[in-house]
Amino acid sequence: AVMILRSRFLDARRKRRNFSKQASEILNEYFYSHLSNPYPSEEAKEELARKCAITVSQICNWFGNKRIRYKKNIGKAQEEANLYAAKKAAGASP
Amino acid sequence: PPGSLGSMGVSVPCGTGGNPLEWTGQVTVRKKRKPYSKYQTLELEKEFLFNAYVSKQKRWELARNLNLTERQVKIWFQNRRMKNKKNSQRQASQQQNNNNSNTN
DNA sequence: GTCATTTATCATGC
DNA sequence: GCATGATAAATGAC
Repeated sequence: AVMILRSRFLDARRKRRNFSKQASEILNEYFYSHLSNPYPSEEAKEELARKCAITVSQICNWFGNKRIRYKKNIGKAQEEANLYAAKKAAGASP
Repeated sequence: PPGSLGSMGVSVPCGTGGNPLEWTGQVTVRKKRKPYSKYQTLELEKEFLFNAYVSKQKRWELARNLNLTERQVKIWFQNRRMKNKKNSQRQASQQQNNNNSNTN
């Protein structure tokens, strides 16, 4: 009579929702503009959480998944990196 | 046993400098994550209900009965306590939201 | 001991 | 059918 089938309710994986387009944009911009050290501080996490309208834990999940999945795709296409690198350059030098 | 907890502050493993993409390097060879069986998890959860902190004696028994190492049992309880804390904080936040929406 | 992580796995969205 | 967010083992810093 323990953990009574947690596989049914009480598991956030069951009710997973994709983040909004704006949130993903903000997170990716931060990630690729801090590619040399994509480990946001606690303060940065809270600000990102506020701007993306999600929790700090979700910020941690996103960066954790992003780092490992970026690492696994090094050497492959990775056009997403070029996309945000170009976007950053466009904003910096008009 | 968890009584003393002053100002926290734990840094990240491998806080390397500004070298480009140095963080992508593997730090250590780590054992592959292997999910525990339903029975193993259930027995660990039952013991966790009694006490979140397991004694050395109990840890040894659990390790032997569940065919796990004492290190695995120790780490399981550590992770389980973190999960508990996270859930408590989540519920506290939701309660706060309910109170705010009622008064406003 | 806590706790931010890494990694594989899970469950879902589409 | 993979992309994606959340969780479960495992490590390391302190």
